[in-house]
Amino acid sequence: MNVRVRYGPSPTGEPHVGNIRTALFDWLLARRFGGQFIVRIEDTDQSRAVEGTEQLILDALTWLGLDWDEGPDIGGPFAPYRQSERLPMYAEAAQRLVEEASAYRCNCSSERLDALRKSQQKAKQPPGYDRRCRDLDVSAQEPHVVRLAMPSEGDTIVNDYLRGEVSFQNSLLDDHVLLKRDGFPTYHLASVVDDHHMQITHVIRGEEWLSSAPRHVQTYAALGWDEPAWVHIPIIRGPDGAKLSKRHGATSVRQYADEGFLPEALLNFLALLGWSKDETTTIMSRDEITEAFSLDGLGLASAMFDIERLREMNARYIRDLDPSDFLRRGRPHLETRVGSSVSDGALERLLPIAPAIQERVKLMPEFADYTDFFFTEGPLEYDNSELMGRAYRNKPWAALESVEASLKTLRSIDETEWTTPGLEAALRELASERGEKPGAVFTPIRVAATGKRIAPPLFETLETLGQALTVERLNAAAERLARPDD
RNA sequence: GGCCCCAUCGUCUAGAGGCCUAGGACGCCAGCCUUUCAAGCUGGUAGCACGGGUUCGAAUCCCGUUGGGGCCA
Repeated sequence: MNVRVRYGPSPTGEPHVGNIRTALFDWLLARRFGGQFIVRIEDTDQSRAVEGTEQLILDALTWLGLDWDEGPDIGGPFAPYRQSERLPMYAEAAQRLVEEASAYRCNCSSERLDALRKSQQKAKQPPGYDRRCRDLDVSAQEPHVVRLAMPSEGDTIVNDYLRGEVSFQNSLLDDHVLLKRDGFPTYHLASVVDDHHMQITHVIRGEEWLSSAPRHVQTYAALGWDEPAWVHIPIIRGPDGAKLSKRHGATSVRQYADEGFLPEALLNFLALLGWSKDETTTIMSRDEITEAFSLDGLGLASAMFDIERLREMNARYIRDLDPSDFLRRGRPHLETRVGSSVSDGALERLLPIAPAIQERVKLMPEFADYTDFFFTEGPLEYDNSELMGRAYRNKPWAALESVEASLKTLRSIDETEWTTPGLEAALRELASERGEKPGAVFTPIRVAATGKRIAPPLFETLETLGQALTVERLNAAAERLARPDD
């Protein structure tokens, strides 16, 4: 199967997840069938363009690992890949249509169009241009737009790849604008011209375009070109059921990256929104998805963006990360927290405890929560009540006694025994000697050593922390407990 | 409002007439494990929107209703 697909973002803002999911399906189809994935910047609406967004869009694709074969930055056989640089091609197509009487110039003022719309509204008529200029032969000299002369009777059939034939009554479709007054094309013209010239085989786009698809079909017909396959994929819905948009909060890809979602997790999640491989598989690498992907696996019902499911999938991906890879990815978050750079060597020391941390981190920034105390200099911040835990609640003297006993034990441990099993054996023995539940003894140690109630497993933590620092921090805790007014 | 699309557990979905007493995953609930928090394990909860057809047989096909969504305004 010959496949050439394009992703046509408008540089009007950061790409959001719904939008990028379309790019993903494009990319998957291209990669699955050895075709080309093309990025084409659709910047014909100058007023809405936002400086710098084009790069943001490319960055988002790169972050997700979606590489392109042709695009604005790398060019390609059908360059340029920015619509604003292809204006002559649209003008030429429009010109030809006018010459062939498939389109016509229209000089109706916006006032007239407004009045028309209002009267149609009042008369409960379907809104739309009344074709006044269709037989008027407006001069090319005066300001005008170019409209497509749509058939006024019969039906236009859109052959949608997923839905089959969808039919639209021509009487309900007005003569839409192809070329604006400023000579810029509308989406309707530009996408058709470009898709044709760039030899696009499959137009994959959101279902919101289905209603305007008959216009595109008619444009292809007027131009005498073969249509691509139309693939209208279901929209992604927000928690309220409506189409996902900025209103729903963090929807830009960048934001998900910043919040600590892994690109492979987001990719996996997005792929499963509207597509599935079989009845059981949910965790799939990019390669596995590519290998299994086909348009026939796409569903028709719109899916809700369930952030909880994404979070769970992200946690799963974090757990499955190679520990050293995990540390590497966590490092920037740790550095932000401690405010200084963390050396390779220092990071290396965390390797033994990394898997335990991976089990706990749901979003990458939490990495700092489980590691910052290894890098804190000076006293840790915590409340004495946390030190006492549930077992010694409101009993600082009892907590102090426990901490002192622990200190004695920890001090006495031989350097070679300062290992997870060695520490566990010693501290468990201490607890049983004192006739206490292990948790009662361990809690003050944990808080003293890490400054937190929630921390990685105790013995691994102490091993990583080292005997000297552990003892120092327990000493500090004992001192605090000795001063209950603290 | 008009046109168009869609409809299986709360969510993502499997299901292309008998394999379905509807499968999986997330969530949720309970239990186990347990040094906090997690993770893990076991069990459980929950769905074919409704009504008509077609058929020996329908989640699966057809029609209608309802609901949701999209586009245009």
